Amino acid sequence: MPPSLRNDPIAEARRHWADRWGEEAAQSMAAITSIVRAQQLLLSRYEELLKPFGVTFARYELLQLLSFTRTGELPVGKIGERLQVHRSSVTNAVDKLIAQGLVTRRPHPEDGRASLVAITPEGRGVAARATEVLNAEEYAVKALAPEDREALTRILGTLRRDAGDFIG
Amino acid sequence: MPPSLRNDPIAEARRHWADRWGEEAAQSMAAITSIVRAQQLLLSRYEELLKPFGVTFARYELLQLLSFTRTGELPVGKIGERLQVHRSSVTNAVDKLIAQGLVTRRPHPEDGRASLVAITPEGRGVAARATEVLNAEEYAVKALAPEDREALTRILGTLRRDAGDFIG
DNA sequence: CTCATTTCAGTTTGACTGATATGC
DNA sequence: CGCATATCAGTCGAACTGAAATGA
Repeated sequence: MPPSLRNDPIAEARRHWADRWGEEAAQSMAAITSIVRAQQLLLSRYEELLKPFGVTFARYELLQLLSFTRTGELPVGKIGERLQVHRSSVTNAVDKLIAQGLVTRRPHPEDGRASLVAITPEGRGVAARATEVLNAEEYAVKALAPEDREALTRILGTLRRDAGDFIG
Repeated sequence: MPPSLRNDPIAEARRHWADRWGEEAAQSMAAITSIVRAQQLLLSRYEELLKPFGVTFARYELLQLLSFTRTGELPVGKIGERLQVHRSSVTNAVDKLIAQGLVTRRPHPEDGRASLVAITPEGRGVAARATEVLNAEEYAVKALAPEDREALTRILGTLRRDAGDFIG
């Protein structure tokens, strides 16, 4: 973790922004840079917590996604769609997870073009223990009031829908 | 942009999460993945908008930071501190901006160890025009109610402070 | 001398594009 | 045949680490 700054840099930048581009633009800018910065902080912390398990956040998300499915397996394309990343990125991540013994790849029984990626018992174990650690962490979001956490999810949900993340 | 999903994947994951780890963990998870996903959407859109200017969002931030200073220049260390990235990442970004003629690097007149990075008139031009484009974009955050934008900034400010981003 | 500042070389990671193989 | 699916090779951007150079 880098050292803390004395004053909130976003509040400071917001003043400059308002001077030059007006209040509305400054308000949007403040919201956006807050999102970018919060994500940066959370992710770097989570990567740190996941290190002992040998997985990155991206790979943890993949494991978690598989563990949520009924059969524990999904084709590559579906994974990419859900995690919103390119197929080839999925292929790449899966290669690494296979090398770790956390998932397997097998041909799709009904569609010869497709591969099914399945989570292994080891993968389930890692996902479960990693989740325990992430949940137990008294960090950032847990310091927020429950109603603030809900507001965050609701407002960002609106943003995501408007950005085309899902239909709702 | 990838195609929209039919249902909100975060709302869906939240149900699985609640089943297995309880409501509080699910609430935190929903908030965190919302932040991660919103940032992903915003950033990819902004990278797209910045492409015609030949800068990435990271380099745009650097230009914007310099343009906000009184003299238009800062030492590398200060830039890293403000943008919360490693010094060597700043060196790298500055190299690219110099190649584009958007900043210059000169020895610090009072401290022989330090370099001052200064924004050029071309850099100011790019920063100003890029900002116009980002502001004009009817996108995501602009679709939020003003009070929601404020709430977002406030709540994420609390999160950032608790995560040690600044002292306040 | 120690400490601070920056650069440089090399690594890691994630995501992309474009080409190719395979099968629907 | 056209279209879909996945892999592979290669590229790019951003960040890091650790070592070296320079100067306070």
